[in-house]
Amino acid sequence: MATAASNPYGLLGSGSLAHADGAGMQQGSPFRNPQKLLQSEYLQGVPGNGHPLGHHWVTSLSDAAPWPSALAGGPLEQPDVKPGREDLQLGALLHHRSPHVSHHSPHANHPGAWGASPAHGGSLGPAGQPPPLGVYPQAGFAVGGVLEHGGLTPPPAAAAAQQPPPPQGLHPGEHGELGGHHCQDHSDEETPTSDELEQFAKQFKQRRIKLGFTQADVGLALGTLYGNVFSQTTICRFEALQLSFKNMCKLKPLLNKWLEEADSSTGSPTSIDKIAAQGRKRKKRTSIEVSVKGVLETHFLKCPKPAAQEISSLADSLQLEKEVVRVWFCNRRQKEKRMTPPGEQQQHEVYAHGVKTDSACHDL
DNA sequence: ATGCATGAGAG
DNA sequence: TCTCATGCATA
Repeated sequence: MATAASNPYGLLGSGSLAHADGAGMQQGSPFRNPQKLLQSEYLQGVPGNGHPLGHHWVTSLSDAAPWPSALAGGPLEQPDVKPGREDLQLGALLHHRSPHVSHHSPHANHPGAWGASPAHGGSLGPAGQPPPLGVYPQAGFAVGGVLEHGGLTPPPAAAAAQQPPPPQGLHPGEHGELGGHHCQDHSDEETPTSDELEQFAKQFKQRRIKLGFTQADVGLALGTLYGNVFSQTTICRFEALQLSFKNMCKLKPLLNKWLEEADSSTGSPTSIDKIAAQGRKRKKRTSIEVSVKGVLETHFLKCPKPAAQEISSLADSLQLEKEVVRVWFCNRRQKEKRMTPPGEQQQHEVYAHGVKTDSACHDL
């Protein structure tokens, strides 16, 4: 049921078509320096996109074009230099190096969500590929001991302010000494800390660019390599630490492997399989006016979790569909949970968010 | 790079 | 319904 096959629509587009999209618009990014705030939630199943191949793509638009062509011939080429990609597009190395992913901590992972964390046990492998991602419990996350990685570093303030969330369930082997030390060590196996994630993300981005790959390339490569295709968006968010802590942990090993493959396979065979997109009937993106957004923001501050009825009236007064408003709040809440929080709290002390303000706000 | 959207899974 | 992971489409 979880599999992508029983939907009226073509089900999710596992295939992030590589046509015109991310092909070349992510180079000069003055990415902000995030502070690490973390959160940890329960593990969720892998995306329903199994193998990209074997789908019924209705749209025949962007098929075929292998990366090199697409990139080189594409309208928008990225200024970035692509060191002889023609012959090494890291495509699918049909041979994976390690048969095992080394990670999965010996100790149990605690839900550790500061909010809701219904340990959800459904890690489904819909497409039949065993998600290597088991559980990535956060070992010592966000210890106070911040670090300065060599160059770009988070504001000191942020540094100190990052270990608020889960003082609740502690891992067995650990106890909750967040300001002391953490027992995790290598950034490879075991659970990474927020710092490590941040650092890895930075490093990853650098290498990626160095190697001349776009975020979209990486996303596709992950699909060919490990079966999980990701979009440019996801890679981008990973690099920018705009994912939840848990999600970051999940993706890290994959990206790490890709990195290794990428710079070690400079000349290996490639068999690119393009994945086409299927016809999805996606709702046109509603563009919410700034003024309206302002109103929504205001409401969000008062009540991040409005009741259905409130949403209705709000939607009504704003002349928006209720669904749009509902989704807006959902997205807004999600944003609040990312490692790099939205808005000004970027470099503030931590904003208390471990406490759920789920009290219905009756104020309208 | 990000806003709005979809869908699975859990309540 | 919400959360969460994820992505199309867009700025």
